[in-house]
Amino acid sequence: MSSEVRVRFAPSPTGYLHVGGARTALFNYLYAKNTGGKFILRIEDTDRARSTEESISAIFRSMKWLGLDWDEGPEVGGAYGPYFQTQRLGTYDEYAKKLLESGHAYYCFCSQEEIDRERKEMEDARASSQKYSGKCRNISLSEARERIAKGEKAAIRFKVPAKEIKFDDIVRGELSFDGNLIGDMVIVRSDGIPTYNYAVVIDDALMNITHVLRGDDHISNTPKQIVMYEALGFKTPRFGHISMILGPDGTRLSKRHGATSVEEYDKGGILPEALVNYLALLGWSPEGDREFFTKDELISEFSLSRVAKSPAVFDSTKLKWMNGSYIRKADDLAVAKMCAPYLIEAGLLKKEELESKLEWLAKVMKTAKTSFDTLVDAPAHVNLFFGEEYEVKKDDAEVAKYILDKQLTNKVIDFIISEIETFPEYNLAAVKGAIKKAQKTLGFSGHDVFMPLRVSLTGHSSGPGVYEMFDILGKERTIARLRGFASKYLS
RNA sequence: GCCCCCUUCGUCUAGCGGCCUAGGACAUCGCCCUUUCAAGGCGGCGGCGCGGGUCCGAAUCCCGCAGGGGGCGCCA
Repeated sequence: MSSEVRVRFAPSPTGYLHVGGARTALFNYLYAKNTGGKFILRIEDTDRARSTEESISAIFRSMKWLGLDWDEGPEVGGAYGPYFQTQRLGTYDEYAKKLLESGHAYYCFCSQEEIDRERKEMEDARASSQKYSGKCRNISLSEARERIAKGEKAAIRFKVPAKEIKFDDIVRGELSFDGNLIGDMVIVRSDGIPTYNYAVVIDDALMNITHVLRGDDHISNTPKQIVMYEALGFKTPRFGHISMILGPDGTRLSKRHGATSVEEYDKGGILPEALVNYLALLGWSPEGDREFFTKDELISEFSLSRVAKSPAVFDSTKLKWMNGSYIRKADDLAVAKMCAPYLIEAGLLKKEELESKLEWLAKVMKTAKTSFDTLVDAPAHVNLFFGEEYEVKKDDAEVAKYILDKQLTNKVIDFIISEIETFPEYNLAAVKGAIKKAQKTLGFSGHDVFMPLRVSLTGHSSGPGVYEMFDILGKERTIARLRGFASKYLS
């Protein structure tokens, strides 16, 4: 028996991978890798009505995108499979039988309607606890079997012992619950499908899971699970409950707060490295003030003792900032490559010409990458480098306002153009020189001329440096654009 | 209604009895750099939920209260 750490992430495929789930998966992953243990993926698909194939593949996709590769689980296999709960039904039956025979569980013949009515009554009566009454507890196993043989439907309930249930939570310390307040829970539905609380115990035990790290919405499930481990004679794992991720209004993060799925962040131009880095810092903190970590650094720095107890609000502004920082730090060619799909989609670039233009694109990114934080924003910030002619990308009242404000006229543009042409060589100095002279003679600064130009070209008052744009564009195209601009707005 | 968890700047957090006049980051504001815009550099604003204890000494320990969150399913 080795002391190897074995942790798992066990999503139910009823939707996409949520950032909250992603963080739970990440913490499990980091802990496993930090300790040299195994990270296991298991799919909890016992809710047949809501589980879908599409969700399963979306979860796999997101996990891989984030770089959270699992050591055991679907696709990769392992010694403790299968890793889909619906493929383990026989095992659950087997242990349910044991529980029934050892008297830890019993058949329950209450109908859904009866239970609903009971619950309603307890609510009305303001009962201290709204647990199941235990009505079927005393039906003997043999009697129950007879009734089932006659065609009656029955669920199986676990008999929760009336005692104090304690455990030492890795992140919260000693926690205790009163078994008297926990109703006997259904472990196998009348259709034979096990419920979550039961299936997890069987799977975690049989898969030799040593540490269960999950969201703190599971805290109150833990005592229920512990009594089952005990009844079954399994060794209980250590539990660690990570706090929730909240929306800006302080309630549990959900769709109405905006993007919550990992996939949406991928589509929104967030880099997986940035998301992982950001998520790691949500509820965990390293020693010292450092904030940027590669995955390997996270692995070596990670420690459960530095996981926070309190919930955290998901701050998409900080995520974006961090993402922008990753973009700025990446080398120009890498940025060109990661932006390429977005540029193609925006129609700025053709797929076929990417290869030949990559180097040029890197040059564009050198100047442009400081102005956008997400990849989807890239096209809007570099569109002014594309196309031969002057082309208004966004007709904006702002442009006219700038022109009016500065009393910009054709004369100024003509002056600048002729200055550029008189320079023996076209380069950045030529453009700067022309502007300088325009300011001296006509009183127009770079800001006066370039702000309306920039806005007309990009629709933004912020963006890549216009001087640098001219540098990349070359003389002919620079002049063409200045002329185009003048004829559109200054005639 | 009952049970459980949580509580440091607007947000993420450091802090584990004296190093705290509470540190860092995002956001925000100002300045610098730049004859543009970003980025970058520097600086400002801003916080220990409240009330009792314990102690020479409390953000740190204990007890109440308040607020927030989660759970009480034949959902996971």
